[in-house]
Amino acid sequence: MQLESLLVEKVQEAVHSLYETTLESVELQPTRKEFTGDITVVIFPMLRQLKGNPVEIGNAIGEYLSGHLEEVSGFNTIKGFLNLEISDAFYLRFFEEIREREDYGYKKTHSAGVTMVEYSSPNTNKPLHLGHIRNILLGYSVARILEAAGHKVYKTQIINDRGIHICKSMLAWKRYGKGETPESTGIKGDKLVGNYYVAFDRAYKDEVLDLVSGGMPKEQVEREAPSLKEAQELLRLWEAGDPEVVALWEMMNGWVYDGFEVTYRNLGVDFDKLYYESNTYLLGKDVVAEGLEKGVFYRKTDGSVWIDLSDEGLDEKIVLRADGTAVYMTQDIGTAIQRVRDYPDITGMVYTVGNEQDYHFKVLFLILKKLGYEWAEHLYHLSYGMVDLPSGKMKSREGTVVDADDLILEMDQTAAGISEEHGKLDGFSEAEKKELYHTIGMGALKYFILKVDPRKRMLFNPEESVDFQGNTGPFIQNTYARIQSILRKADFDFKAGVDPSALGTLDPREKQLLKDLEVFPQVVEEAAAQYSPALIANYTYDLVKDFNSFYQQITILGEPNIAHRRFRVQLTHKVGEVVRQGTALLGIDVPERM
RNA sequence: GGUCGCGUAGCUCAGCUGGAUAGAGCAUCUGCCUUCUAAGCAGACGGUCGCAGGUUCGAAUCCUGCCGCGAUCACCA
Repeated sequence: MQLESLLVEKVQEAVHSLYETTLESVELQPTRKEFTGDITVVIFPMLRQLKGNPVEIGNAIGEYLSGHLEEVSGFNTIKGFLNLEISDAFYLRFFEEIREREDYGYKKTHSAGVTMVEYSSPNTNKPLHLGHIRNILLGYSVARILEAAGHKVYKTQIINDRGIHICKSMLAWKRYGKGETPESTGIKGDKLVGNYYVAFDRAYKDEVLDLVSGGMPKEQVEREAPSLKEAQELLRLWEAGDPEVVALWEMMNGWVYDGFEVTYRNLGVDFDKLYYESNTYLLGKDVVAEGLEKGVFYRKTDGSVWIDLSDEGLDEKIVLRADGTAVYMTQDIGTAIQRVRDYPDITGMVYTVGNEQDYHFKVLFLILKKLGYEWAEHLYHLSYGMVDLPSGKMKSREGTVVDADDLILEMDQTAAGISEEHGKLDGFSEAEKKELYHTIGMGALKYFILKVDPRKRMLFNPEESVDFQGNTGPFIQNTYARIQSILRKADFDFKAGVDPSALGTLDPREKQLLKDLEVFPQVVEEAAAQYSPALIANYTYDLVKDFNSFYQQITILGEPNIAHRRFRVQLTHKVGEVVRQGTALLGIDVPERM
């Protein structure tokens, strides 16, 4: 911020003229609300270099600043804190500067780099659940935040469409399906395939029970149950390219994609490029060969290939099996490189994956660095904690997962119920109401999940659903709708400026809002640097809360002074814009009326 | 056992590179709707920031040790 650097410079100047030294650093912070002032200079750290009483030093510097800077209109020193009051003129000038910029806080240029953001990346044997929702919302939001901070962004996911899990569903469909399809049953494709997966699991467990009671050792049974053998045989046939198996696989995966697409659309997210494991699982082997030549990897006597990361405090890790087949790591190495081949402008990537894979990504990134790729310096694992239910962990085997579609529906219904109670939707058609309920329901869900630090495991209570009061998405949406309502009534020309001299002094609440607006670009930058939607969420909430306080206690339309009335309406307008942008960074829509 | 993460009000969560009396919301209580959206506002109540040391003028924040919870340490993905 310009003001900050100016203040630092002037503090140094003051210290130089008063004490004839240069400070190692000058610490500034926003003044707490309980004290008068806007920006605080912390005197304590100076005591190392300047001998004396902190209050006296503070006063001396304050005296100098208010004498030499028109921006500083007053000061007070409490203990070791020099509180500077910044003149209204400065804030008004700042406001004048940003007033007409609708994209204030956003960078348009792609100067910050080109980043591929991966999120969702589901298996194709089960529907999406609450854990995926956290992943999807985080990834999508971070993609938007990065864009706002000046990145060019490609959104992607890698779909795990191959492997034993989908073969299990295929087997169950062959056995019990009787030719059922999503069309014939009316069941969403991903749900249908998920049902067969469950059916397989049930049959498999029954077999295990039978055989164990027949006297076979449990471990052997679990490996050799007929159902499992048969599924493995399907996988073998698939890998061999058996036309019939491949056709079945394609058909069932197609059902799943159609189902996923519905869920993504309901969540309001999308992707620029899809990757499928069936295409990428063989990638990476040639890279391993290259790495072997370079000496990054080494071969063990059994023929398997490894990397030794003990220098980095990690273990050795296998990258290729003795039989030459790829492991998970091989594939991820290959996929990363493939992505840069597809999009040569990429300078970095973000992987949105649960924290149980922290170790995997640590290793992956190290390997890519050792292989010498430039973009490997800008890889980030957006790691997030599990979503817990009041009953404990979500376990798909125990049926305690919260299904994504069910949850979305439930949110919409809750929003509808509460909205009906408030009954302010005169003039809305049924279709408009339905859309609004969805906007509000998703606002509640998205905000609830994104306001929490990604690293932390979080608790989600579906019974209580999500609150609509206080620190919530609908609260923010409602404030935005109220702002629009005010503006509709106000009917001012926003382009017209305001003569500061006609305003008198700013009300403390007006000043607070101006301060909030002032830090918005910094918040966006920081959120991008930390890949943290939570930062944006909490900023937006604070802004909205400050606005509500302002709004409740100040008559905007009835203010007698025309200049002041116009200023307040303009301020309201700007706050509305920034709220809309803040929520947009979270993937949350805001309604004009609600 | 090794490694990583987390532990803040009854509950759910904020707390920026160390700074002033640790903040919101929910829940409980008190006020505020003839006026533009009360899904709101103002206030009360509620904390040994897991425990113990250390660094510092100053620690929820940094360091060490312990306790608790979780993840991970697969030729699974």
